[in-house]
Amino acid sequence: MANPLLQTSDMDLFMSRPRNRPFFNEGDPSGAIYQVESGCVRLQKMTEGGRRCVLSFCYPGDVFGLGTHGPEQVDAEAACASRVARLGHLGLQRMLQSEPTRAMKVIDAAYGGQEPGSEHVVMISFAPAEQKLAWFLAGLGQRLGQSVAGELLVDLPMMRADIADYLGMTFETVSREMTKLRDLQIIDLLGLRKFKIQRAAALQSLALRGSIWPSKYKTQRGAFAFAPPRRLNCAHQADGLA
Amino acid sequence: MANPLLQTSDMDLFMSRPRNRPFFNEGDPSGAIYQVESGCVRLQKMTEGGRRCVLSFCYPGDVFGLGTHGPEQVDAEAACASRVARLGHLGLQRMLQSEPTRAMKVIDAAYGGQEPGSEHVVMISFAPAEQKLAWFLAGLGQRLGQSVAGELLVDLPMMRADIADYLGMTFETVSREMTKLRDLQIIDLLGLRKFKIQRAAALQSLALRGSIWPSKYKTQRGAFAFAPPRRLNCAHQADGLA
DNA sequence: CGCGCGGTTGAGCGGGTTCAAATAAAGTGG
DNA sequence: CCACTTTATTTGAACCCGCTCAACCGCGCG
Repeated sequence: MANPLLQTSDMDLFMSRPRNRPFFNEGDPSGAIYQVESGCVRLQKMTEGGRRCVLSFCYPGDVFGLGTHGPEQVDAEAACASRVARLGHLGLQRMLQSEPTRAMKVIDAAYGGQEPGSEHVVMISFAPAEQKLAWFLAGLGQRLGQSVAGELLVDLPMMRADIADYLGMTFETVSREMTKLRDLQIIDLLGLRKFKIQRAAALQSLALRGSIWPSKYKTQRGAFAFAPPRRLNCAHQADGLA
Repeated sequence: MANPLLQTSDMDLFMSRPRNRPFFNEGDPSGAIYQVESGCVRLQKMTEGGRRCVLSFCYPGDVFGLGTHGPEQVDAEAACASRVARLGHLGLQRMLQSEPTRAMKVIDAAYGGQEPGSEHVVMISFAPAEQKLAWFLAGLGQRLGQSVAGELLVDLPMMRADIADYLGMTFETVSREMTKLRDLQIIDLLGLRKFKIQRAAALQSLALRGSIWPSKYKTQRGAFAFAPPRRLNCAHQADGLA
């Protein structure tokens, strides 16, 4: 992390967890903000039926935690051995008074880390498995990849089941799609927790457009019959105060 | 809306739109906060392929808009003829200075309205169609329903395709599942834009647990082998400052 | 009326799931 | 380091839910 939002000196407390152990659980009293120092934190919810849904992964430098009072809304668990720094809400209030601008940025980031992103929702709603995985791996590459001889080397901090629960599919399908991408020589698997992006452009293309959606799909079903004109200037359309 | 967060006197501007017309689009410059006065606003994103993904619906009293600078992240369109009130970011800054507590609540609410909820993500990831729709209709009932003779009468402000794009399914499936719920006498369809919840408990049960997930599913796949102990007090686990 | 649009219903297909088994990797205790 | 256990991953086969495609209904409207 080049320039983390929060400095060591800001923080109240540091916590380490081995894989699959919680930093906090849904329902815990809280109001603190956390920043990942190393590893990977999994924000998740459990369903009534006991299924797990991963809302987001937080990597070094990422901030999570609601930053408001009230109980936590999600579980935060280590996806691999991880360490986070914690800023309690007293410390946050102190920062809000002394450095309101930075404090707002922190709260902004904490919201962003906590809530599921709209990109994520789009992918899990509609994309076929191949595209979901391509999107996920491409994102990992951008976030965590290290350029080595023109290729992108990525450490995979989480297991297949974590990816599956993030993308709304089974770990078997994750596995199958990964080998499929390997067979296409788009990625190369280097052990279980490491991979190499061999053809980033191809991966990105799969992530954005997919290879499966038929072209007719795009026009027939995607485009809505009533396409509203874009760029309306709302000020000109106002109908005055009530 | 019993006690809306924002009063008429707070707002800068009022806007009305017929069905399917935008209040703003992704990429528009902004920084304003909006509150729905009547109708229903659809927050959505379009994919590269032209598919639409509805992130949330905002009903009267709901607040949306990022409340920060930078371009809008989503489209906001009227799901039916709708009217919203707008608070520009100059007005918001004024409120931040004069009533910081209320202003923070407004920003909170705007985030909540804008970002996809974690419940939503859980449902579209894993739930079967029947459960998705039961969850959606039950939520509508709670939010918009009017008690009439022990039953809950609900006006459906959006069309089938909107629901489909919100739940990650096709409108045909939405239609099929609605008639299925009618055949089960859980709901009654009163024209296209109105329905009645006849057996709220049954609907809620479908929404929470579904009727399809087999029970073995819950133990075999849902529960993870390594169940982390809950309610760890993180303060006791701290490993000190670095 | 003819047309467009929203909604319903039916038939058939296929991608992703479930179930099952084999293999690889990672601990664990000696 | 090995033997042994446990966990994680891969792979195969069969099934099924939701999707695609298509026809039809009903309503509103020029």
